[in-house]
Amino acid sequence: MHKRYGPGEIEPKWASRWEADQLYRTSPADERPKAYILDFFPYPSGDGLSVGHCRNYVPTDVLSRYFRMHNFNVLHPMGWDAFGLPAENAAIKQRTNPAKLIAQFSANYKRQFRLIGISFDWSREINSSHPDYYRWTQWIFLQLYKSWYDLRVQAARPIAALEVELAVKGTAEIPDAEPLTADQWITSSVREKRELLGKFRLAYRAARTVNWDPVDKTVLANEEVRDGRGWRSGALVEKKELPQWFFRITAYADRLLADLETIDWPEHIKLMQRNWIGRSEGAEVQFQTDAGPLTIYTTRPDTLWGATFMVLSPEHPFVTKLTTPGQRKEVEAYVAEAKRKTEIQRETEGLEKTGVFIGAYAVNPVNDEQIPIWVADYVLMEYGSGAIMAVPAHDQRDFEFARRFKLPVRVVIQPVGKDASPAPLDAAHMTEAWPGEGIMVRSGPFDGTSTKVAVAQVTGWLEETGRGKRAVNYKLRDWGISRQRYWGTPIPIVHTAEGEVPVAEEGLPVRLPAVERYETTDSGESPLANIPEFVNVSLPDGTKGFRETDTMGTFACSSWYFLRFADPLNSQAAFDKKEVAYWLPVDMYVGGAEHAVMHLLYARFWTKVLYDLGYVAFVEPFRQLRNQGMILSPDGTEKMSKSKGNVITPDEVVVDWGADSLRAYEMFISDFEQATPWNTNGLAGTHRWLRRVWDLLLSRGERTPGDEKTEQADRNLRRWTHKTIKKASLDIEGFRFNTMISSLMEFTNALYDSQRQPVSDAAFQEACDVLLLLVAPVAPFMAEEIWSLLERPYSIHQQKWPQCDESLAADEMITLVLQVDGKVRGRITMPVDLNKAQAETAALENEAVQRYLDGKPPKKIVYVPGKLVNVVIR
RNA sequence: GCCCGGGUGGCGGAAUUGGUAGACGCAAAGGACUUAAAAUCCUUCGGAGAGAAAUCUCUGUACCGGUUCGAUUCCGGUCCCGGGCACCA
Repeated sequence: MHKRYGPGEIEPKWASRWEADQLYRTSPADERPKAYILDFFPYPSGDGLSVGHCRNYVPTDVLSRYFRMHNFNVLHPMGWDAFGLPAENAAIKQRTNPAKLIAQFSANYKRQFRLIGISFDWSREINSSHPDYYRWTQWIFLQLYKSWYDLRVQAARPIAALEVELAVKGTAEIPDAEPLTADQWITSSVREKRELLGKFRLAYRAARTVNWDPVDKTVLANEEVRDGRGWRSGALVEKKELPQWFFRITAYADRLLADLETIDWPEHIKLMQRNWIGRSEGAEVQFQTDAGPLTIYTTRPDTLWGATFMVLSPEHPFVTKLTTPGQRKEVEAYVAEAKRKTEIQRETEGLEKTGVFIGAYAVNPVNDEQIPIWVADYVLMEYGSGAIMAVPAHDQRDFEFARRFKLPVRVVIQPVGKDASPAPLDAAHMTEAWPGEGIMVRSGPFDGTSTKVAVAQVTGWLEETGRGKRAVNYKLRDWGISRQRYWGTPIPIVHTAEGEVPVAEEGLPVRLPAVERYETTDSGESPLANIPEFVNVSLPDGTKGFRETDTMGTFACSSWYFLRFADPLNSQAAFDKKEVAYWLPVDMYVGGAEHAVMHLLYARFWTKVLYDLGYVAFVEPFRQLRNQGMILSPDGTEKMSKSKGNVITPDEVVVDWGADSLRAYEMFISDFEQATPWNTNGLAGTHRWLRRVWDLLLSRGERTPGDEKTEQADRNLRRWTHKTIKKASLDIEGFRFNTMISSLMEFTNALYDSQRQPVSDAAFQEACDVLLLLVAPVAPFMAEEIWSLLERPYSIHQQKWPQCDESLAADEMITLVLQVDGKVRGRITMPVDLNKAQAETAALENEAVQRYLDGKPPKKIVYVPGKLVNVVIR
């Protein structure tokens, strides 16, 4: 009798052996096809991994093992997104250094990964808080700093090329640039030149109203603010005016949008990115005022005739310019109040519209009508031009405002045609009782059939007559990266009397100094500002300066780590171009949907910049993306979280059931992308299955062998075998891990059945070998142990994945379903190659079908080849 | 409010182009083995009804309606759950 399945004994043994042999070490670029399978860069925390985290690590590991068995060169690495607030805050609390905590936390993660048999190549481990890594994060920052986006070629170019052009032609040929002649450029001071170039650089510093997190005492990117709260601290975000570093991601808005079409990502993630980028097409139109032309942006130029007032955002420069003396007091009070309000206050006040008339008027360019100008906080300075024409009949917000302040409402009838009538949306508005009323019919030239046509026609007319021009707007804002914290990548910039100067590439890394205290000052300065040795520097030419003391947010680190994995030990460059050309793009990228608009957008942006600058040859970093569903608490009502005390760790599951059972259960629990509750009972099922596989494979020879008369049974078993190979392969590649496990379970059951009805040794041995190889990626420890007990040459994880022989997998017989009026009335077994006539005859001859026919001829017979016959009587 | 997902037995979930609903597993019940228990193995397992029985009938995929020979799948409407966005002109 063979020994009993004991995961506790075999798992640590093989983990050590694999580690000692470096079994999963990845080779450098070679002739083989490659597969780069990557999990999202984790943030190591003191809590360690939960069974929820394992939901993505197990399937990517199975996929990696599967590709290795197909002789792919597989890159499956792991590293630590180590900078950032959690470690820093924990370090402040524990009065220790965050680097020490990261070392401790990541060691624990590594132990857990080893425990559950994840086949990472640890020789490529990277740590984003190590100078060997952040040196290159700083290097990429400098590449952005030294580049600008040339709209004429739709690509980033060296800033040096811009300097040459400015000296020759000024900004004459540069789209959307402020006018500047070559002479003006040449005669500018060094400082002025630097400031001017800052308006072009892809990395630039600018004073902005920023999201200030009063708990973490740092600035947050828009993407890091959820419901007006910091995404980590949960604190209400305040507005603050500070000079900040930004990356000009908005320059890439169009490409970020367009290239979504080329990648295999979940549709909802692409949609979230599209919405976040928020491209809209419309027109800019000028309204005359006493302070000059006031530009507004609208997506509905066809409703210009319905504008009854204008609204400026409180920050708009025209507010001070145009406000009449009589209104000044009221307007100033309103603007001051608006400035003070935080996002969340505005939200809690509801969407009740507020605003003040500024006493001035603007002239509508389409009909020369004078309409009043108001200031209101529902118009945002950051979007469009910060000013709108209000068309209450065709815009819900304008309508609410008009009602509140008793302003006139005027409907624009859709283009005049045979049936002039308001569009459906407008009809709904018209049922309201109007405070003012009027219908203005657009005339003559704008006849058409739809809003869409009218918009296009009116826009064309505005351009021809010089009243306005076509314009595109985005919701996307530039990416703010400044953090007033210690634990991040230092920004490699020195401030001098003559403006900012980048640190020379040879001078990298700018190292984080050792500090004792990590608290930030309430004034918003980084603790680095308190370290004179760090702050005060002399440049090579002797100039004195101060280092930039803000550090980069961690999304900078994670925007290029997938490139570093291709060549993680390189000390001469961020990465070797050849290695990156071989390994990238990532073939399969797996992680949570919460990064849909943060990391996943930033990483795409950096990749495009590096492409423009010639460092990489691809424009999208992640060819395929999959999001795992969340593992919920056992009762299915809440997420697993430390604060709720419902976290289940892989450690406790491994003690009870073994790592292989955990792995199989993680795969089996439900569809990969679906959220599902954890059920500890379910582990009994996968554990029982693995034990059945163990017993089956190790008790070979304890069965009754077949003889020559077992041909049919052999064929049936071989069909099972080859169908299972096919199904398991397709399921793994299609991320259907749950049905992959169930088909292996079915195959196991079939093998037990065939132990009872004799089959030949050859067919049985083949089936057993196939089962073992198919199980290997799922249960690597058990498979290796069985392989070794069967005295096969180490290691099973270097064997070839079995091949499906289609001719053996093909069915001989099929079940033909017999329906009468669409209801199943019988099933018969027929040869697989039956034709329509044979199927119909068989159906009509069937006893059950005849009972329903009752001697009458059928009205119609539907035959679905190889599946069913439906006899229609009604 | 708008935009995405999702709703299938007691539970987790299958059903790959409109074609056998409930694969696989858990739990439960009954039985075998055992001094006993555990483990293991066998059987049953959506609901209702008929039959001595093999079996048969009706019904059933959140709800209402439609298209179709045939709908978990497609269309229209409603409800519930989860996620995202939220004055973006």
